[in-house]
Amino acid sequence: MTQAVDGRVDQGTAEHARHTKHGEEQQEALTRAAFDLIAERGFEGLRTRDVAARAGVNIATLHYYFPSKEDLIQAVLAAAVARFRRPGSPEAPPPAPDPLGQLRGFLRSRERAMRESPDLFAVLLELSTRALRDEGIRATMRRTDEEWREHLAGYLRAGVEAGQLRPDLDVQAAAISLVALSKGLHLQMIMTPDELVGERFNVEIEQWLTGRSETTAP
Amino acid sequence: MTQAVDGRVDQGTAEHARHTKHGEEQQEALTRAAFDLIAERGFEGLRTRDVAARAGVNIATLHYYFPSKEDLIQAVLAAAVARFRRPGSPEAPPPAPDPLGQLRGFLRSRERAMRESPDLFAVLLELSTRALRDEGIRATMRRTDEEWREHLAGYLRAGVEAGQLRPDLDVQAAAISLVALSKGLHLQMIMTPDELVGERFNVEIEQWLTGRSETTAP
Amino acid sequence: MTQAVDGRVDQGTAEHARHTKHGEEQQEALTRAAFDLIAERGFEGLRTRDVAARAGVNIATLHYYFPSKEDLIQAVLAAAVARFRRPGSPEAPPPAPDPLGQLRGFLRSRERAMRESPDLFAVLLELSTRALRDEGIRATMRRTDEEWREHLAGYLRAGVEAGQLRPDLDVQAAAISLVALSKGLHLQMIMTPDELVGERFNVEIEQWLTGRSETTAP
Amino acid sequence: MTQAVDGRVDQGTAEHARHTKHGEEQQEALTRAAFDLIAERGFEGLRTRDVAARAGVNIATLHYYFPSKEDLIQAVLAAAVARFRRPGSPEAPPPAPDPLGQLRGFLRSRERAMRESPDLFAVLLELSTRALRDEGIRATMRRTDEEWREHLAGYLRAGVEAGQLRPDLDVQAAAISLVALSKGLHLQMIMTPDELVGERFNVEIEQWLTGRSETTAP
DNA sequence: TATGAATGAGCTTTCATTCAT
DNA sequence: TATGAATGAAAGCTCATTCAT
Repeated sequence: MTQAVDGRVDQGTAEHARHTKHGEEQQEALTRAAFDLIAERGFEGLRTRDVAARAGVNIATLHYYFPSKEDLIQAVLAAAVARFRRPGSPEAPPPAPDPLGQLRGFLRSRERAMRESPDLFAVLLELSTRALRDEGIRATMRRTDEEWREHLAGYLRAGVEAGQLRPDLDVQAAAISLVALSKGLHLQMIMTPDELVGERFNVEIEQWLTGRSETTAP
Repeated sequence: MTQAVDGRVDQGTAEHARHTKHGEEQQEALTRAAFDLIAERGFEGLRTRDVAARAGVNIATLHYYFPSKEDLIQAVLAAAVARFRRPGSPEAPPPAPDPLGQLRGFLRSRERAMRESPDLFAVLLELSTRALRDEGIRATMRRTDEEWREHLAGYLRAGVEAGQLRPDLDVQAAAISLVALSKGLHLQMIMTPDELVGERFNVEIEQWLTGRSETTAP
Repeated sequence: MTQAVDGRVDQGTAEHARHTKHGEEQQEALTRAAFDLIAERGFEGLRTRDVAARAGVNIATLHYYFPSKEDLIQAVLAAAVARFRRPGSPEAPPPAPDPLGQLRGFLRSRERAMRESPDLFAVLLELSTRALRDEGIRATMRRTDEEWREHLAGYLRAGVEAGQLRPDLDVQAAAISLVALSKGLHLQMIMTPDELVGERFNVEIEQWLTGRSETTAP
Repeated sequence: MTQAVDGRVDQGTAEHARHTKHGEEQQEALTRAAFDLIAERGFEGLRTRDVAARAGVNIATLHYYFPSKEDLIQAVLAAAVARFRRPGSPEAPPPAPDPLGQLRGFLRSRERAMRESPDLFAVLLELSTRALRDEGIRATMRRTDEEWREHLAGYLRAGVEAGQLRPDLDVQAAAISLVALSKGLHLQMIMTPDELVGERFNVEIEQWLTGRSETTAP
């Protein structure tokens, strides 16, 4: 498992054997196949043979690109967190003109992402569970969490400064809460996929953040 | 696997081969051993041989009580959700004199539970992940979710009626949000166990639910 | 396995633990259950647990009456060969007034038995196959073979003496051939159950034994 | 298991994983090892581990070539029936100048084959017994039976036309009888291997088929 | 760069048998 | 006489990994 001392995972996956264009494509195809199979069957049901078969290559070829199963999983981890980072991707938060609008868009976009990319969230949940026991995964995911938090904290701070949000808002606590809330909603969506409609939450969340009900706008 | 047609799992654990008091104890010992091993290594690393060894019995004895690994997992599921239901258990919601007090105690007690019983929450997270692909687990956990939600909704409704909470509070949305928030905090606690101190969240949550900041007394 | 030095199997099965009426009934029920299961699934699929279950007793009870699986099989062997010996049973050859009539009835009755008691013949085939490697079974079945041969040789000798059969008939060879023929027809009946109608064989066999075609009777 | 809809088994043995010459040899070595072990211990005593060990390969290698034990058994079945089909093999019917000579050679060659290749006949008996419960095996063996019958019927028809055999001979019935007789003699040979000397049968069979005793020349 | 073949170690499950009660 | 509980020893099968080509 290629893993640096600080717990950060080498984002480019295995450094060896990635010199030609074709090789890179093979690696991507394998990572995608692994991603899909984790989404379908979880880590519990992930078999390197199935990954190779889905990518259309021999099992030995998989091990040529990813010396061990762990290396393959690291590549999936990197691919999964990258999808959150890529601006403009369906999972990234949408642009908005003002802080409150950005916050309004936040949960809305998260809920849409959960519905449109259930595979990504399934894989992230699998990774979160594995993070319980894998320091490498934990470190990588922690960074993603922090980025989200900082992102939201930026909105929140701007909203407070612009007078759109409560002046006594604990920005850090609110940012953490919002990330937690969106994660928790995913877990609940697994159990009751039809029951959860996001709009009502947004009303309540705005009430909380602004200190006044939405309808009582000036 | 004893499972009714509506997908609900027989809450009383497997009925198979539990004729004597001794047999019941063995079954419990095996369930506990499986629980511990899931907490330690996840479903991915759960081996029936290890469960038997930890319970101090032969592997064939395990299969005498639990015909298949799945049956054992069902028993663990039942045992895990039961811990939330048993009143007075460290994981059950604490009693409180008034609605606001109960709500104040909610996240506080959840956070404490997460810190004091990390195993239970680890197992629940494993089960949640498995619920992605297992309708039986999904159904059982959905019921637990619903109980929590109804519980909280009761507090919230009482709080609104007593004038302790905002009159325009969307009780259902708030109940769902609180459950989601507590679940999401667990996921974040996995990544950053030391950073999350609950008290700040409680201040914000009360602000949200009451419509006024705690410190700003009239 | 209770087995005498000369290879003969103790016909009464295990001598121990058979003192009361009830005990004998249990033993018979278990033997019958084993017989039925061998007919259904063969020795390859015979499980003592299934035998006990079908007889409605605990597996430990089976071992009380039959200390080992081999002992149970010996009991089934004894029961199977007994059915051929019991006069008047559907598997025993029918009485007839004269030698030729007796011979005429022979294959006819064998064919009927194969159709009416497929289980018995299935078990006998299983036993024949096991006889390849089990001297005890071989010895017991050899005795049954010899009885049939002697039986038929008696008919044949009487037929020759009465002038009904060819005077130069090799009685021993004919007796052996008839037994072989009936066994071989069973094997063929397994493959093509509908194709084999016995009457045409009888015509040919009489031609052979009498030296003249049936239709050319004086 | 490669098996067509009509129940016939793919005669060319398992198609799975036989890409190189070496692979083909391994497959044959495994099939031979399985054949030998079935002859020695029967299906009841057939263990994949033992087959692999006898072929000198790892158990996983066996499963590389034969995904399941059933597939291996299918290969043994195909190999066994092939030995009767290969002209010139010790088990194939011998060539002869005239119909009567061919018939004379038939049982003689069968008896010799039974004595020289007891393993082959043991395996065929095991397969016949399994055919009781396995439609695939039944279908394959039925075809072998039919080939023998047609073979013999050809001889018989030619013999009748050449005036060597009785003109009123029921050719079909006689062909079936001869196959049955040879099968039955094998079963008897299991019980009494020394007693059965074939020549006497042949005298009787010629008497039957020709309508005159061999010694009684016109 | 890619693969067919091979394997050590291990997995869940089975089974005949035993024994205390 | 009968049984619930327990087990040693497999059995069929799987899986990540290796290696010669």
